[in-house]
Amino acid sequence: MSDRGKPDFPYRQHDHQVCIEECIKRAEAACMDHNEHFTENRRAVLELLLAGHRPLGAYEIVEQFDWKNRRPAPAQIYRALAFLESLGLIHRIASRNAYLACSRPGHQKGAIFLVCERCELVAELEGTQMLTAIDNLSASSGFVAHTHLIEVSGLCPACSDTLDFERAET
Amino acid sequence: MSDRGKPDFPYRQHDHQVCIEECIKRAEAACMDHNEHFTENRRAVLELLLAGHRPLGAYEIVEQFDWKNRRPAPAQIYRALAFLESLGLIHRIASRNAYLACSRPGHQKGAIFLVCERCELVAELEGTQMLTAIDNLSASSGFVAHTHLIEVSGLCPACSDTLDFERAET
DNA sequence: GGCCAGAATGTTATGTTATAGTGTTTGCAA
DNA sequence: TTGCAAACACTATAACATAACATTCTGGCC
Repeated sequence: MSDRGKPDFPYRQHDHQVCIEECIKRAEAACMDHNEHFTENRRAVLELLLAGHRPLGAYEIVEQFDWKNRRPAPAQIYRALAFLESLGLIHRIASRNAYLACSRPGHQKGAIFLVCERCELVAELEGTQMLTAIDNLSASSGFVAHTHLIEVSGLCPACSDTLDFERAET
Repeated sequence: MSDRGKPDFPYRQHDHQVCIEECIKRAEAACMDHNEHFTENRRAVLELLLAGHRPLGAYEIVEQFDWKNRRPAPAQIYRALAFLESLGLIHRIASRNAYLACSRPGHQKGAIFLVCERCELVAELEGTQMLTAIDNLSASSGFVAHTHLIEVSGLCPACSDTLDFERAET
């Protein structure tokens, strides 16, 4: 499979174990900074989200949750999600009603999400410039922007290649 | 109240009755173009959405629906919503799980939504340039973009003024 | 008119996502 | 050790969305 035109899609050639460990460390640090506890529940939810760069619905988390053989109620999960989101450790993917571990710890603001329609992988791009442009556009209408949501649906390089290949076969 | 810095926020000084009529006409034309029927149910749902530039949840529509004293089931409303959306006559506001009549008939692609957190008014801005920029950014990662979602939460000029005023008072 | 086919609607049930409310446990500090 | 606040457990329910199937309506054709 050729790599033409796909110079730097996130997660290619990355060591996911390292990626996970860094995110956990970052989470611990963030909790310290905010004088909050990185409890086992919160850790467990974050770890499930970190398993892949794929957003999970809250009820998927409930199902996969098996810490000490307990199956928590949804409310529990939502609390952990709200907490993690408030610290910028995870993001909500509104177009999917699902949650994603932040893969750019420390740059949680100003992200653009590329959501693959086929494999569900989500890449998080730096989008500060884009957000500034949007803020300017809003401001020119007198609108005071607080939060932004930018999600792009489409095909990631791998899936795009696969589909091209399948089409070529027929 | 001053108008400084709010030169052209959508809906200021617009004749909403005309606005509604144009949208309905546009809807009729769109149905003709696609060989579809602009049935009474579809019309009723669209009219409810057109009542204000404010997104309605599907169940709000159910509650407000009172055509011939009937109260339709949700499925009915969702069918009409899906139909209207397929023709670009309405938009889904993902961050609110709500639906909004398109206020730019004929330019239904490439919109940016400014959602007021206080009064819930939603303005729809032309964002084609922004989308092109986002497509380019995605493409540089090898991602093939299909659909976009850009929503900005904040305060519309009127609410921003009101809050400033309230703060000044205390 | 009478019939047919497809579109649209009516209806019931259920699936999915999210939060409210209340009481209990836990960790920590005075 | 007592008292407080944070986190957790649990129950219920709200809010959003779709599946599945029956019925009715509509327009075209004989």
